[in-house]
Amino acid sequence: MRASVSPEPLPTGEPRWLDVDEQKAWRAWLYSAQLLQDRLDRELTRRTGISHAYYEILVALSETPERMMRMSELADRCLSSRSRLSHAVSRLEERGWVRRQVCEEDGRGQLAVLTEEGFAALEGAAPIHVEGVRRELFDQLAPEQVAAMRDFGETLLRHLDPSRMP
Amino acid sequence: MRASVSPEPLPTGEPRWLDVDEQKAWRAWLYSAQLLQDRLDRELTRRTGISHAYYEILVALSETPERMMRMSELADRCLSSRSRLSHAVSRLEERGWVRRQVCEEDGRGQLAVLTEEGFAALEGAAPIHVEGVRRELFDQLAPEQVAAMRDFGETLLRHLDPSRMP
DNA sequence: GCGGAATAGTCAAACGCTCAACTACGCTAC
DNA sequence: GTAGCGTAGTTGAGCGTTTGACTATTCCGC
Repeated sequence: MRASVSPEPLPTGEPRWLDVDEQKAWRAWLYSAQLLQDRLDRELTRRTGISHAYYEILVALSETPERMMRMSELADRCLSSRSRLSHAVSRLEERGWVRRQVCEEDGRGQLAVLTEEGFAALEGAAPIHVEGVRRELFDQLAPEQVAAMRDFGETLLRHLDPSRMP
Repeated sequence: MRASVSPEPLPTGEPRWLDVDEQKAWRAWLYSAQLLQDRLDRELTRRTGISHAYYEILVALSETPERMMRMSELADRCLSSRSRLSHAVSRLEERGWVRRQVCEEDGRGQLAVLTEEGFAALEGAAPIHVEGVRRELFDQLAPEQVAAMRDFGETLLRHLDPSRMP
């Protein structure tokens, strides 16, 4: 548990409880999301030694022209706190997949740079990951469901983090 | 990282890479799912001191006639490993919200029992949680999107864990 | 230029989860 | 009745994440 109880008042008025259909929709979505992420993460970790969180870091770096990115930008891109990313990059550094480099333009900044070994590790993991996503997700859905999934995700993203949506 | 690399061969043949639309659908869903769960969990934890994982345990117990459940059943219900649940119940016990009780019918078994204090804690947290789910999720979606979300969740659930779907 | 606020990143301690080993009990067959 | 196996649950070590404090650098107004 991460925090003590705040003194904020409860919401005023009667809570807007979920009705039976809303309950079912919420639970189906929540459980399927957790199961899917868990299954993909476990398969990737087991077969490649790279957790999904670390995979995302490697992908983000690889998609950049110079295969390097500022720590903060990388943290945002990976939905990670700065502290978490800092720890993660330290561990990736130990594996020789990433190295740190001071930022020229800003003396406070650090660049995380993907090494050749890191890129090779990513190349090895990518087929495993994409096959998992296909098998567990896309192969299970009709095209309309894929469209609905995207619409759902983008709608939510516009609300939760507009900066991430063009 | 949780495991060493297995000797399994890579998938045979060219990986079925995602096309641009599939990429967008996948990323939109993944990021929105992570942001939503993270935001709800943080708000709940900050304002009530109960993480979403612990909240689920309390809910599961409260929905049972006697407010008690076998450890394994509770673990399944909460998508938790037995070890994780055992640790969690120990911490909930320290707070006085749950107590353990040996199972009459099966001497190996333990029952997790929700205490009055635990029930009260849940009653305090539930309005916070439901307001969060409304505000961040249902208020953002049109009725068709809610229907699609449910359809999506149930379709995936049938694949990932059929036993959870009637 | 200079002092104060803001930003970038790191670090240590506390906490929760995973993994694998372990205890204890039940079930079945002999 | 007891050996062997399967099931229920717990435990401890190791790892990753969170939190908050900390250092270093830059930005801004004067």
